[in-house]
Amino acid sequence: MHTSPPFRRDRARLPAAERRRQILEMTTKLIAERGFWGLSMQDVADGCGLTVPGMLHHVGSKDSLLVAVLEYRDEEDAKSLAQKLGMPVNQFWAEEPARITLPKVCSALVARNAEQPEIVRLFAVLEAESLAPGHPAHTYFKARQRRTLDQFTALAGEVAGARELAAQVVAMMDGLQIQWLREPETVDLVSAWEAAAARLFA
Amino acid sequence: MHTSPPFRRDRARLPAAERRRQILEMTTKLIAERGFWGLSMQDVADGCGLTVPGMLHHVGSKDSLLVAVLEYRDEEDAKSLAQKLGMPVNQFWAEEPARITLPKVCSALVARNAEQPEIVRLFAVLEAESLAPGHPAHTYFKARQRRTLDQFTALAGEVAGARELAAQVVAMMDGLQIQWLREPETVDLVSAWEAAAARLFA
DNA sequence: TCCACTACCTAGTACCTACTAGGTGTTAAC
DNA sequence: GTTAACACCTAGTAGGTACTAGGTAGTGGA
Repeated sequence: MHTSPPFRRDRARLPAAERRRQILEMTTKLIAERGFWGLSMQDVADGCGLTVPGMLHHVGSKDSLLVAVLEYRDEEDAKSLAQKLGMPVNQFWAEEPARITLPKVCSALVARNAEQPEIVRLFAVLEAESLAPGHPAHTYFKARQRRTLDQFTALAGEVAGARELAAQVVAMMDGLQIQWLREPETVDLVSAWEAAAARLFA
Repeated sequence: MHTSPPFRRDRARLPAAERRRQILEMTTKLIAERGFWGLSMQDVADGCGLTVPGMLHHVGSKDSLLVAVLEYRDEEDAKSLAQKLGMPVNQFWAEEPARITLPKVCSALVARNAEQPEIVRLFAVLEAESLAPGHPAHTYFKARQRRTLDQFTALAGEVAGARELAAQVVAMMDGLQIQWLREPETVDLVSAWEAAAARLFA
């Protein structure tokens, strides 16, 4: 008997770019829930209405999928941040001092993050997971931390202890985000940050 | 010809308490590397020189193993902290105001944490992973965050904005710990904290 | 010395894991 | 209309997952 439907004609056949984007969005959501170690290709494929090999056709492997997600997020975030600050991408880090200040960048960043808890969670989970040397995003996050600290230090200006301040600012943002994600009804990220900024930049 | 050695006589046969302790230590280490979702009972068993069922005999299931690890760590840490502050366990949170201050408790906590990067990483990873509602430690960490905030708020004294300060202190500690774990050679946790404390408690 | 207890075992279940090989049918350029 | 590229498929591999049922041998007390 075994009436096997050999092909599913009802499936939407998307152009590669679009399908890839869908896969990246889906993966973002799933990693935010389960981390990279808990991510299953099956779940990603199901979420996109594909089979696993059908999806692997677009991303190659689990590791390269992770890298793709991180790059994709960085691009999106850079775009959004540049727009929020009203300047072209990849220019505001290199501005002459005081044209744009650390507090302003932080406010823009926090405002952006407050809009996308899913993505903040993705980074929170991966940031912790990737502390282990064997993690596929280990070097990515190490580089990212360095870059962020450098950029923030530059923005802090010529003050003594600029790097120290930068580190504290980064730490505070990360920490408050965790508290916010754990109790979104109780904690308001933006106002929690404003209060913290007032103390940090006093 | 299938010469099955029916039993391994060379294995150390440990008393339950001791074996359980060994399992908890091993699990701590593995979760710190891979998270709970990435933890495999096989690896835990291997690390203890047991078979998987042999180990399940002591802990029941994966979920209950996680709970056991968290409870075990909390106990150990409470003991150590009490000792560092020179008072019996579970008393310093209930002290009359000003007998013991928030900065002092923080310094003791940071000093303790600086000694055990593995455990700090365990908590960092689980703290992020457990943000997802389905995670077996989700409610545990929610309760823990509340408890910590309450305790810190009480320690902060009668100041206006005590809770705000408490939240910022917790956030800063968490954030600095991540930076430290990512670059242990570059970042010194204790001095990074002292610098941050100077600004926070100014 | 016997016996209950206990620490740990083997064997097996039912299922999930990422990934590959080698297709099939659809689409778009020529 | 033909053909090449493309999106996606089925089937299979080799291995891992947590967990259970039902044992066996070492151990401490009577």
